[in-house]
Amino acid sequence: MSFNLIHQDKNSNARLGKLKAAHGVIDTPIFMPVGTQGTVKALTVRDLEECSAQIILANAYHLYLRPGLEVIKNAGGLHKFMHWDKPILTDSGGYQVFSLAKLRKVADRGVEFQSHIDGSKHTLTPESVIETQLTLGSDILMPLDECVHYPCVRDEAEVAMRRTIQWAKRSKEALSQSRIPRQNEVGLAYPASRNLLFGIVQGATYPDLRKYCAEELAKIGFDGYSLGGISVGEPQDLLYNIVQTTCEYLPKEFPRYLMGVGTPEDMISAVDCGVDMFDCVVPTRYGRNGTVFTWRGKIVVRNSPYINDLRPLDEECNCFVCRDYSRSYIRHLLNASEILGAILVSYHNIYFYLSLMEKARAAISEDRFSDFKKEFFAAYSIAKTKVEDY
RNA sequence: GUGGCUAUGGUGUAAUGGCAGCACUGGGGACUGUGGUUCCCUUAGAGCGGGUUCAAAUCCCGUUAGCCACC
Repeated sequence: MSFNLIHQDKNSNARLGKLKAAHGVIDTPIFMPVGTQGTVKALTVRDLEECSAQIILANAYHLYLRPGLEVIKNAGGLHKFMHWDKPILTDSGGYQVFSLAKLRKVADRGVEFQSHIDGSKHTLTPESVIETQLTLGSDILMPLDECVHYPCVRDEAEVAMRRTIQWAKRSKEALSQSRIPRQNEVGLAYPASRNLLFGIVQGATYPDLRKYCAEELAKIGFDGYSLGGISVGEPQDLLYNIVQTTCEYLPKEFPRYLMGVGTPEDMISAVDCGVDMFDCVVPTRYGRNGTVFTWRGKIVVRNSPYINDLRPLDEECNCFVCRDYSRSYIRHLLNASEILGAILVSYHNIYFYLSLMEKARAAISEDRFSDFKKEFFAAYSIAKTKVEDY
C-alpha cells in the first residue's frame, strides 16, 4: 500500500497521511506547485526546495509537444532533465483537451486535436498517454479523462463520465502491460515502488453521477482518486458541495486529489472535507500578475497604495523575499515589468501555499483543524475589509 | 531682423470642414489538472485671442512658443 493514513482529525474530515512514491514520501495534505513545461514558472529547483516543496506537477501533453519525448528520454527522464529528484505527478493532458476545445474531436477511442503550438494533428488515447508518462518517468500518473464545462446538461455529463471510467480501465491495463522500464533504477528513495496511477472522478455537478463514478473507479482499483472537472466556472458553494459529497463516496484508505484547486480558502475548505492533495496555477500566475497571498488575505501589491510601503509583502512570513524586500520595491519591479518582480512574488506565494499546508497538517495532528480553519478565515479576511491598514 | 514649418490627454501620434481615435504612462479589475511579461475596464486632450461656417483639431487673421533656413 503506497498510502498510510496516519491520523484522522476528531472534529472534521481532515486527515494526515504519507504517500510513498518512487522519488520520496509526501506528507499530506499537500500542495503541488505546477510546473507544466518542466519548470515551475519563475522558480528554480533550489527555490522549490527552500520552500519545502515535496512534489511538483508536470504536464505530459505540453512536454510531449515540446520539447518532445525523445529529448527527455535522451536526458534520462524528466527528473534528470529538470534536475528535480523528488516526486513528480504528471497530468495526462485531459484538461488541455477540455480547455483547447476548438481544436479537438473526442471519441471512445481517444482524442484528436491540433497542437496549440504549430497546428500539427495528434491523437491521444488512454494507452498513449500512459506510455508518455512512463517515458517521462513520472511518479504519479493521471489517466486520460473527459472534462466538461459548467454548466453541463446531465446527458452530456453522463457520457463524459462513462467514457472517463472506460478510459480509466484501459489506462490501468496499459500501465500493467507496458514494456517501458519502471521506476527501478538505483538511487531512488523507494526503488520498489511502482508508478502510481490515480482514477479521476467526473460527473459534473450531479451527485449521483459523482457517486456512480467514484464507486466504479474504486471497483477497478487505483492508488488514489482525483476529483476532476471542478473549478471550471461553477459558483463557490457548489464547488464545496461537490467536493464534500464526492469525498463521501471515495474509499478512505486512499489519497484524494482535488485537481486544479485552488485559492487558500478553497484548499482549507477541501481539507476539511477530507482532500489530501492539490495543485493550482494560482500562486504562480497570480504572482506574475502582482497579487500576493498573505496571512491577512491577498493584496495586489502592483497597486498604488503600496508605492511607498516599506513593509514586507507579508509581515508574518519568514521567506527570504519577506526578509529582504519591501512592497515598495516589488511594486516598482512589477510595474516596470522586471523579471525579478514575478520571481519574488511567485516565490513568496509558493512559500505561503506550502506553509499553509504545513500548518494544516500540524493542526490535524493535534485534532484542532476546525479551530485552525476558523482562525485562518478570520485573519485571512482582514486585507479585504481594512485595505488602508494592510 | 526676415522667411518658412510646427503646435491634439502626462508622453508619442491619428482623423475629406461632420461623434477627437490609437499606443504607452497613470488608476482599477480578472486569473483555479498554465496557450498568460496575459486579458479586461478606466481617468485624462485641441497653446492663447478673434473670425468664416448650420458645423472648425481642420479654413482665415492676430499672438505666443519651438524648430529650420537666410541676413
